[in-house]
Amino acid sequence: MGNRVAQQSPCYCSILRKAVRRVSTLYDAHLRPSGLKSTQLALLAELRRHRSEPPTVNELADYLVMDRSTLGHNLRPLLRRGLVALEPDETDGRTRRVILTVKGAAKCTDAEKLWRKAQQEYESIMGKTAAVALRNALQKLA
Amino acid sequence: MGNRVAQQSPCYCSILRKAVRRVSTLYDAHLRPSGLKSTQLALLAELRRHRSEPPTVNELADYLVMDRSTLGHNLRPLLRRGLVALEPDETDGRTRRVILTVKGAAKCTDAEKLWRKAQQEYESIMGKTAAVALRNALQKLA
DNA sequence: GTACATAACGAGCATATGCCCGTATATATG
DNA sequence: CATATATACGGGCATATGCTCGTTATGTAC
Repeated sequence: MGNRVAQQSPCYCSILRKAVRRVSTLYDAHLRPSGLKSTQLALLAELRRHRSEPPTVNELADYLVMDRSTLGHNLRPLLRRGLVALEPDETDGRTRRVILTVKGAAKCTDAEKLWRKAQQEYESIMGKTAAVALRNALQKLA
Repeated sequence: MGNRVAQQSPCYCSILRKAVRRVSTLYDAHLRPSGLKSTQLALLAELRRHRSEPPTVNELADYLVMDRSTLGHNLRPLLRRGLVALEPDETDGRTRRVILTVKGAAKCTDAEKLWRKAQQEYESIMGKTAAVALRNALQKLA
């Protein structure tokens, strides 16, 4: 039959990157009033999820499937704005623990209202069933 | 039952970003000997796909689901290395067409050998069926 | 033809991402 | 204790990503 429609790239990686560009733009547009990017909100939310025991830089990077140095870079703007803080570990002098400040927690709660709208728009585009199925597939990857 | 395992973030965007970080790292590691990043190979491959009629910056950005200014940035290193070139359009003085140079085409062919190994490793991790299914789902997004 | 709107870029800014290397601290080994 | 090894992290470099604004070139209305 020679289905010529499938002219697109078979590269798994490039498709994934295209998708993330599109979806990030959608989320970032919704989040704009909060002054947070999607990556930053994800970081703050991850910190809140572990607020009972603040993670080290290494641990947080693992949670976020992110390079350690990348996390270091991403923390800097949040440190400047006082949304997170670094405090030295009590026993290990090499280790720093990443803290979600009160201001950061408030910002996180704020931004979540906008995030919810982004989630809804995403679901309305993908369809809820397909959206959840895709998320599950990606979770295995990450 | 209160399945407490699903403690993970329900954010579609953050999962996508985690996945792209992981997969990009895999591909970039394979591509390293070529001196190309995954984004750069995708760009060159897209140009080769349209080599019969070189696209404008705008068109190429659309193909790649990429912001116009982002594409401009990404072109610069490739221009410096002589892998692509910009030539003015014949009729519209504002427009520049992006050309894949001979050197760029050769580099693209070279890098594709490495890319194939990355594809194989990805498939061996995901399983071929799941990999193709995921790719199809993402294609709808992009 | 002049003035206005439109379209295609480029420049500048900020963040995101990851590699490599260096430094500081901790731990194991003798 | 001294040395070697391992770990945690920061700094520097390069690319990736997208927004905003300004510039230039087209096209259109009058």
